[in-house]
Amino acid sequence: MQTVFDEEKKRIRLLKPQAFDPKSIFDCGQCFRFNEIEDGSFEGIAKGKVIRVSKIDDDIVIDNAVKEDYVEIWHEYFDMETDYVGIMESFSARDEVLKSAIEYGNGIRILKQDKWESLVSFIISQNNHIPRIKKCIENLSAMFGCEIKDVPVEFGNDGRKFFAFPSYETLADLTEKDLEPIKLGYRAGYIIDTAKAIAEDGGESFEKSGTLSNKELMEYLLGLKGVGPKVANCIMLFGYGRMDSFPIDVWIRRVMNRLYGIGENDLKEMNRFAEKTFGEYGGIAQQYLFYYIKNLN
DNA sequence: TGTCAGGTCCTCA
DNA sequence: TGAGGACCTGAC
Repeated sequence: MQTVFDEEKKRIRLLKPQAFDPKSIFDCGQCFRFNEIEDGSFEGIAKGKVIRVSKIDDDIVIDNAVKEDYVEIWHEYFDMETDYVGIMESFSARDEVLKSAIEYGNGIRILKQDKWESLVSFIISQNNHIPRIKKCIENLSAMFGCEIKDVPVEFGNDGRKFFAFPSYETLADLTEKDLEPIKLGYRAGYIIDTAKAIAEDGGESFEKSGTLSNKELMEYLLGLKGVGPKVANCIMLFGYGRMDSFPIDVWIRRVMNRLYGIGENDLKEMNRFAEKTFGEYGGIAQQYLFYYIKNLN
């Protein structure tokens, strides 16, 4: 794939990348800070930067980004080194359900997101609606994150400003009362507790957690307040890039039950089935199945 | 007004 | 060890 950089316009053009569809990527529920705008592009914040991602013909255009950003951030963020076409072909060859899901959601990629932001975002996501999750994260950033100034005037033409996600140091100094205006409900306590636990040793354990084995990392995350198996799997997949993680939420339960005939409460069998059928890329399969069943309803 | 939403925590048997 | 209720909030 060729990449063209226009440093003056701060525009990057990926020429005909395979398996890259912004709508599938940003609408499949893996990230909460990108929103579709009138022309079908997606505008959002990641890694402290504001970008706009558009599909023009078969190319992908990233606005407000220069070559240095692409090399240091966006190439990894959009997981450009993974062979999604090969993985999809392999999935389609061995599983008919997944084949249909892939045909439906062609172009999903697993975003390599910040692990702290993923941790808090998925704590907020529990027992919650996506629009409300987005609102909570937006409000949390607006109240306690730094404003991002380097944004073109045509961005946020609804008048909104852009804020980076607040650090754990910042949130560790807050109380539940400070978070009341954000309406996080009982999740506010989880977030404060988790931020304090991470900040306790200056963030050292958390920063090193990326080197842990899957089993160790799961245990570490489950030790944080407000993190159960589903949230831990989401964080491992989206924040740590552990592609074999397979988060089982109510939608995946429905898929497993309706399309694979597994008992809706038989989580053990679902995990066993996912490991056997989807293997090292279980997380990618999960995203296709999630997007498929959610839009099938 | 009641139910539900991409769960987790806590209690109790 | 696992089942079941409580939990914030807001859209429908």
